[in-house]
Amino acid sequence: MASPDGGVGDGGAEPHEVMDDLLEMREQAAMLHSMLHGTSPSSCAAAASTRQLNQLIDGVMSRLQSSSLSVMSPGGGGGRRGSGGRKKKGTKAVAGPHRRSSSGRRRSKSPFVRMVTTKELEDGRQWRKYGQKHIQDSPNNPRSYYRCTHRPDQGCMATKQVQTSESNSSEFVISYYGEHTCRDPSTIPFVVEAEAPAADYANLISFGSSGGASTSRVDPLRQSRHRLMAEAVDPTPSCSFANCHSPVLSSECASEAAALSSSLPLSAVVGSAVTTPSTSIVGSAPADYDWPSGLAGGDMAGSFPSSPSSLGFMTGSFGNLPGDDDDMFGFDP
DNA sequence: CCAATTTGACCAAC
DNA sequence: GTTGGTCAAATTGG
Repeated sequence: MASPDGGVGDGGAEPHEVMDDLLEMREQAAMLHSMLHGTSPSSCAAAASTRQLNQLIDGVMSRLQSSSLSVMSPGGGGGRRGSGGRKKKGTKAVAGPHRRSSSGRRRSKSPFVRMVTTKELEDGRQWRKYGQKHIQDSPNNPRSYYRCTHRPDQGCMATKQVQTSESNSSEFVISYYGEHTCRDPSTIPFVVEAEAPAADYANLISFGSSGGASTSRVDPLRQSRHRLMAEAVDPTPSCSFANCHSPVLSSECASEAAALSSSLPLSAVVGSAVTTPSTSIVGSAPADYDWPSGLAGGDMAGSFPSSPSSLGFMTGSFGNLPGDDDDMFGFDP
């Protein structure tokens, strides 16, 4: 059915510009890394480079906010439904003026969770399509709206929007909103292993002063698992992305995070590591996403919280959320 | 018959 | 007034 794929819309920055920005960010992050860890161990060097650090951080942050990322914001690409689906034979128009009492409202402000580009629509979750719209930015490519299949029975409020990628019609840009609160047996994650080698804890991304920015590439699921274990062991976890529920990151965390990003290949920052080899997280919140706590401004603390998703995995608390939306789901594949 | 999709309408936010 | 997210009747396939 589908839809017109292939339409290249207008809209944000050119893909190569995005790439340039990303590459530049990586270089700057690498510089940060070397400054923080590296090669110049002396304290005087560190003092002298404080300003450079700030400049680098500013540069990275401004790029994160730059219009380059707008190419990833919802509004580019086109929707397509892969799962076969039903067709209408003849559109028998309107059934009459059935007026709804009260609904049809705009986005319920479910928290934006992440945005990915993928060639596969299948993400391990069960979704039900509830709408499709032609979007201004890309009239040729409608946007499809999905919600969790378990919404009626379990009240799971997770939704996602799917469009085909503007730059690559064989890819989809999927924006996830809200968190899965459902417990579909097919998607329930494994249970935390009670006993794991303590050495594995080193894989936990943590920016605390105690452990430093020790990290290594770790599978997202393992990472979340380790985080659970770490929290169980240490009730007063130091600053880590996983624990930064508040969008406010200390500058310390932010700089550490920048250093972290440099220690990883670019693919770890914007690249592939989520569900399928073809899946990649390419962005964080859409430019227009209304971050809580009034951080939409331009300062570093305001923009950095989006970075956890940029690192390739959304972290958040598990299960024990009191039903509010300050959490991000960690179960998603 | 039931469940999932399609699609125009409705409505809130810009 | 326009845009985009959601609703729900109509439709279709299993």
